[in-house]
Amino acid sequence: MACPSCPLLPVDLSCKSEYALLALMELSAHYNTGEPLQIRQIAAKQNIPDRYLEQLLATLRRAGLVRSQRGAKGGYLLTQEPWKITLLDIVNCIEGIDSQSEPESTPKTTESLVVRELWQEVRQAAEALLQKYTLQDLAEKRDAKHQMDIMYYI
Amino acid sequence: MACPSCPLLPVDLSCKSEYALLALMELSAHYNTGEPLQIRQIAAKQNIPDRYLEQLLATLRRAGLVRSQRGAKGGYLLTQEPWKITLLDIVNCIEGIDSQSEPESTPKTTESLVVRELWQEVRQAAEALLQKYTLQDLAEKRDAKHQMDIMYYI
DNA sequence: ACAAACCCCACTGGAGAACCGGGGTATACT
DNA sequence: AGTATACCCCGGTTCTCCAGTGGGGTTTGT
Repeated sequence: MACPSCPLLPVDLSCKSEYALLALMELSAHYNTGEPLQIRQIAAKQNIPDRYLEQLLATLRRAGLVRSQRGAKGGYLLTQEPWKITLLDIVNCIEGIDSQSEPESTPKTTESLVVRELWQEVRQAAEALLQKYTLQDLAEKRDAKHQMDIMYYI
Repeated sequence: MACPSCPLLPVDLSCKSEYALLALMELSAHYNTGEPLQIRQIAAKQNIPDRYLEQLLATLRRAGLVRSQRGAKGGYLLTQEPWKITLLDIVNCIEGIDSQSEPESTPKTTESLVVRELWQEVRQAAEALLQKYTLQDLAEKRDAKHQMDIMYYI
């Protein structure tokens, strides 16, 4: 029968997406310098396996979220300002938004349609949240956390 | 390194969950009769592979959402009224809410904590929706759809 | 007794996640 | 020009889970 609904809802926010977000947060932090950041540096700071991160950055590059500079002194840069990149952009890109809604030969029951609509509603609620936040917002939350740490230290 | 975040967010509403919801909708429809429904009948109506459905119903039984009657004239029944069973109950049960929040040796960066909190927020938004709806609500939506079909037919 | 139903265990095939490794290519610096 | 530094691409590996199948055992109504 082949899973009838899977293509519709890949709403699993996995390790891959987390790595991507962490990497892009690093790039955000360096955005104003205009200098590229290397995979190694990002991987080291966020302790991500570098060879794996390479693949994720390649995906982000193909989607146009980052651009790369080859050769010595190369690395990665954001293509847009941090407040223009939503988390939904990132997750959709990395989680591979295939969304092939084929009619599918199986004759849908009324019940399955009802369930699908419910599924859609849930997914949209999640996506709405992800679309509200940008890399900038994440950076601000991080800074707030850092301030908290300093307060505790004193 | 082993995926650090995966255990925390299995928010993928897969085929399994859909099958479970469809089966429970059938049981809801028969709830007032007090008679058990057989796997075969449910599977036929919702065209679900029956041997697979068996496993899902076993999981639901172990979680106490349905009870089973063995032997001839046996089958499955809901243990509670349809309006007392939320969709979150079902999805959590079927999607295996392991949620082992292990401290994990990897020293978390501030950034990863920020991302985790964001993840939590998204998951809670989804769960809030699923908790709002009960099997009763799904049944009502289905009935509304049936009414629509009749209207179109005329 | 017998058949109808559930019960349990195990297995397969495929997909995807999370990696690792090797060799190629562009670029900066000397 | 040459070399080290980075990205680039392609492949393989291990693991887990999903979706589905199969076989044999147990309970129960007639």
